[in-house]
Amino acid sequence: MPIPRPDPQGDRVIAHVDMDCFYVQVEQRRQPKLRGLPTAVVQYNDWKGGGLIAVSYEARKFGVKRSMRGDEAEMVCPGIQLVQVPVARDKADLNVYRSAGSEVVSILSTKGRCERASIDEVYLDLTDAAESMLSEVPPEALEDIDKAALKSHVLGLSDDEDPEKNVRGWLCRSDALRQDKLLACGAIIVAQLRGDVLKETEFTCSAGIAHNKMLAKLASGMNKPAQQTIVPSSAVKELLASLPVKKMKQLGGKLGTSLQNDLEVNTVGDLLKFPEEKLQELYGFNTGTWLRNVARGICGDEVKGRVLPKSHGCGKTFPGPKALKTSASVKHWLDQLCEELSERIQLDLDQNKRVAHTLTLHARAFKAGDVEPHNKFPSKSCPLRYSAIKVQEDAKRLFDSGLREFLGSHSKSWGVTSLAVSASKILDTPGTSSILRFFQGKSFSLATSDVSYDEFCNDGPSSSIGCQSYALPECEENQEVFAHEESSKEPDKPSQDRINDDFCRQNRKQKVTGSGSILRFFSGINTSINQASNETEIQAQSSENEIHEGQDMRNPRQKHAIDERGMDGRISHQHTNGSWNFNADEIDHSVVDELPPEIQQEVQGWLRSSKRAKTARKGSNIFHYFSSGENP
DNA sequence: ACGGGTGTAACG
DNA sequence: TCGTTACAC
Repeated sequence: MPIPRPDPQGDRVIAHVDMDCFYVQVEQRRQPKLRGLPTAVVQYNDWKGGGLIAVSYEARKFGVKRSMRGDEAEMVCPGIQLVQVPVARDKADLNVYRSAGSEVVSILSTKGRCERASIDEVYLDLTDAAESMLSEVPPEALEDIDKAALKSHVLGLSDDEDPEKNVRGWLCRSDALRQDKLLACGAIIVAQLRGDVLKETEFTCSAGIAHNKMLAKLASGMNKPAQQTIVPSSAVKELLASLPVKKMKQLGGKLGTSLQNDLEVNTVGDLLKFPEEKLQELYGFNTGTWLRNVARGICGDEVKGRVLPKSHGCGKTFPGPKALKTSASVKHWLDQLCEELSERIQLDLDQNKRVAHTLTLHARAFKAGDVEPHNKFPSKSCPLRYSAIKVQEDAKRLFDSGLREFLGSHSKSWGVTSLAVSASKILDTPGTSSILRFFQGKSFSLATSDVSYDEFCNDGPSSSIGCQSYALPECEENQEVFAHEESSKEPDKPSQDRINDDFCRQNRKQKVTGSGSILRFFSGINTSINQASNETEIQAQSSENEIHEGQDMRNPRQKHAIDERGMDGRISHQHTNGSWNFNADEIDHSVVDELPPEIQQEVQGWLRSSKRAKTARKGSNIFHYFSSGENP
C-alpha cells in the first residue's frame, strides 16, 4: 500500500555516495599489506613514473595530488606505494575497478532508486524508505541508533563537546520539521548501507544526505573519508553564501570561470544578486534559470533508476613521438581497442542482455607542417555489428573516412595522437521475461528440468510479463548472421559467435534446462509475483514510464525551467514508485548462492530483514531483473 | 608533447 | 540524427 505524500518533490531524501580514493581501495583489497600505507594508483610508469589517478588519504597528507607524476609523488612522499593499473593489449585495463564498482552498486541499490553516476559514485532516492521509517519506526522512538549514524555531520548544527550526543539529539528531535525528520531517517539508512558496503566489499565510502542531488553531492565531499554529512534546509543559505562557485558541480569549468571573471561572482551566494532575467540574457534561458536555482540550492534533477552504464568506450593516447604515422600502426591499435570493446559489449549482453547499436570512432590528429591546426579529426559512427572482426573492420572504415575529411585534398603526412572507439545506444533486449534473462545469463549445464521457454513466457504463472520477438531494427547484416547461425548447432563456438546464438535464442522457442533449485527459487518468486503484486500496479508503472520517456526528451536545464518555475515546484508524479512484493515464505533461501552476483548481495540483504513482505523497489537490481520485460 | 581513460549531457 | 563541446572523476 503506497503511502500518500503531500509534497513529494519538496521533501525528497537524496543521498550521494562516493567511494573514497576508489582505485586505491581496490588495490589495497587485492594487496592487504598496502592498507594504511601512503598509496597511489598509477598508469604507465615508463615516463616520469606514470600519471597518478588515485591517491590514498595517507599520501594526501604529504601533499601528493592526482595529476602528479609518480616521480613527483615519490619526491614529496618518500616510500609511497605506487601500484600500476593493470594492462591488457598494451593499454590500461580498468575492468577490475568496473566490477568492484558493480559490487558496490549492487548493495547500494537495495533501499531505493539508484543512479550510477560514475564508476565510484551513486545517487540514491531514499524518499520512500525514509517515509516508511518515519511512519513505522521514527528515530525518536528508536532505543539505540546505529553508531555510524551518530557520527554524521549535520550542517548548521552548533558544535558541542559531545558531538555524538549532539547528533543523536538532532536525529531524534520530536519537534523537528518533517523535512528534517526525513533527512534523519535517510541518514540512518545511509549509515547502514555504508556499513553493508564495508562489510561486504571492504570498501569505505562517504555520503551526503540532502533534499536534492546538487546538495547531496556537495555534502558527500565535505567530510571524507568514511563519513557522512547531512544538509538540512535550514543550513542551505549559509552554506551557499560563502561557497566558491567553482565548488559546485557543473561550475568547475568555463562557466564558473566566466561567473568569476565577468560577473565577479565568487561565491554561490553572490549569484543571488543577479536577477534571473539577467542570467538568462547572459548565458541563455536554460542556463540562466539553472544558475538562478543553483543560487537558492534548488535542483529538481531526478535520481534516474539506472545502475548500468549507457555506453562503453575505450581509447588510448599517443603523445608526442608516440604519434601514429602509418595506416598499419593505426590499424594495429584500432584492432586492440576494438577487441577490448567487443569483449565488453559481449559481457554486457551476457550479463545484462543489453545490445549496443552504435559504434563511434574518435581520433585526434595533426598534419605535418600545421602550426595551429584549425580543423579537428571528425568523429564518425555507424551501426554496430556484433563480432570483434566486424567492429575492427567498421572502425577502420570510419577512421579512413575521417582521415580523408581531416586531410581534405591535401596529401600531407599526418600523425594520430589519440584513438578511441565507443559503443552506445544500448537497449535492453525485450522479448524475454527477466527470469529467462537470468537463465540465459547462466550456463545451462546443471540438472535438467522440463520447464520450457514457452511455459515460462506464456503458459506459466508469470505470463503477464510476456515475451515478444526481437530483431535489430537497423542493421540488416546482423539479421543475416542470425538467420545463418540459427541452423548451426556446434556446441563450442568462439566467443564472438556466441552473441549470435543469444539473439537466436530470443527468437526461437528455447528449451530451458536450468538447475532444479534455481528454478525452485524463481518458481517461488514467480508465483508470488502474481499473488503479491497485482497487474494494475505493473500497468500503472508501465504507463508512468511512458510519461517519463516523454519528459526525458527535454534537456535537464529545460526541465529546471519548467519544473522549478512554471509549475511552481509541484512535481508529483515521479515518486509513485512501482515495486514488486514477495512473500518471504515463498522464497527458497538455500539457493541464494547460485544467483548471479549482481543480485546475490541484494537478495541476501533482503532475506536478512525481518519483514515478511520483501519489496523490490523500482531501481533496485531485483526490480530490474523482474521488470525489464516491459522496457522499450 | 602528458592527467589517461571513461563516461554523461547539452547544443547546433 | 550526428558530431562537437563541455564537464567530471
